[in-house]
Parts: sequence; structure tokens; C-alpha cells
Amino acid sequence: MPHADKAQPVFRALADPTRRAIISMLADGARPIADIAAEFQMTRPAVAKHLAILRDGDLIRVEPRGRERINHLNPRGLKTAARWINLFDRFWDDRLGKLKQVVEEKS
Amino acid sequence: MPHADKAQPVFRALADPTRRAIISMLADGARPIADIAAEFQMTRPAVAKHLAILRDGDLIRVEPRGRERINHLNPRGLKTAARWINLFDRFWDDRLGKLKQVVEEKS
DNA sequence: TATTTACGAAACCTTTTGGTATCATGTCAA
DNA sequence: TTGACATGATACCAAAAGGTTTCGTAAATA
Repeated sequence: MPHADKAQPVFRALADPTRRAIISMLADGARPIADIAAEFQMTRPAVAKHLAILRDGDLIRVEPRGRERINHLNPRGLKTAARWINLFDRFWDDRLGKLKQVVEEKS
Repeated sequence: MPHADKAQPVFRALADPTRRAIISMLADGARPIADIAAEFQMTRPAVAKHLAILRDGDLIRVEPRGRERINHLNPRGLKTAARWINLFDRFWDDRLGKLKQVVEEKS
């Protein structure tokens, strides 16, 4: 392999709907695990695993606070994904019309 | 529940490094399957599966052309992912982020 | 001190994912 | 028409993902 894929842990983290919901949730304020788990129909260990994956993608940061661990949203992780996607910005403008034309001509 | 997650098939498609590589590849020009498969160390059926998932996420479009099927990058799919991520744009601004922190500390 | 609370960690299970090999079908070319 | 080519479709497999239950431990509290 030429180089490790830096975006991989981020996109992996974003692939699960529960994890994206957690991201949205944390955007409204940092919260401890049990508090997050209460919002879902799954056990706390399951949510803890999702948080570990989000941490691996650098999408959240943990702040230990007494016996609690507060989970904060980390914007930089999302920015990594945004940067990758934005590599294709040029297609959203000049090529959109042309692709549509090509596809439709053949059908 | 409230609404199906429209972004799910897109983020699922983006989660695999091979599929992201295919997207980059198609950004440089539409290509038939065998042509794409030649670039990877895996069999054609494996690549065909990846293409099916990309199609499911509306990230590519197929144009049948004789006995070939040309795969085109579809910008709209990527835009779906970009829109979701950009919901969190406000966090990318350091000043806003710090302000948010301060406000939360008061509560 | 004894107990509850908030969490991590391990073992385990089922489903999904990413890959393979193989075969069937439509299209081009000799 | 015969044969090669490009692809789709199916069956199968190992590993990863997503979930559970159970247990261990540090911090707050009665």
C-alpha cells in the first residue's frame, strides 16, 4: 500500500446511523455516556462501543470529570471528511449538466 | 420512525477505501467495470459488488454501451453527504466553538 | 465504612461485509 | 455461425460489525 488512508477511521465512524445520531446529539452539548445511551434502544456497552469508534475517527473527545466521562464533539474529525468530499466540488458545478445529458441521451 | 435516513446508503458506500478509490478514479473519467477492476488486487465480481453499493448510494450512474457498461461519477450522491456534514459547519469556527464552551460552563 | 453510581473490559452470539470461484447471458467480430 | 469478450448472478466462506450479558473497579454518597 502506498500510504495509509487517513480518512478511513472517519468514514468508518460516519457509516453507522447510530453514530451519526450521536454526533448530532453532541452538537447540542457534551454529555456523559449513560446520558447518551438513554436516548437509544440499546444497552450502554453498545453505545460505549460506538463512542470508541467515534473517538478512533477523532470525531469526539473525552473529558474525564470525576467518575463521569464527558463526550465532546470534535469538529476537526468532521473536517477531515469534508475535505475529502470537497475534492469533488468541481463536479457539482460544471459537470453536473453534462453528465445528465450523456445519461439521458442513451436512454 | 420520523423519516428514513436518506444519507445512510451514501455514508455506507463511502465507508470502504476501495469504493472511495473508485470514486477518485471515476472523477478522472467514466470507465467500464473490467477497466476499473484492473486497477485493484481483487477479482472483477468483488469490484462489481462495490459498484453496486456505490450505485445504491447514488454515487455513480451506469450507461450501457454495447456490451460494456460505463460507470460515471454522480456528483449528487456526494452532495448528499456534504450537506449532512455541513450541518456542523458552525463548529469549525474556533471562536464560535469557544463561545459555546463558555456558555455551557455557565449552565 | 458500606453502598450506590458511572464506567471499562471481556466473552459470546448473530448478521453483515468483502472477498472468492463458477456459471449464464448478451454482444461483437471473424 | 462460431467463438471470444464484457458483464450479471449465484453460492459459498472468513472476518468484521453490532449487539448482548456479565463482571471488575474507581468515585461519590448515605
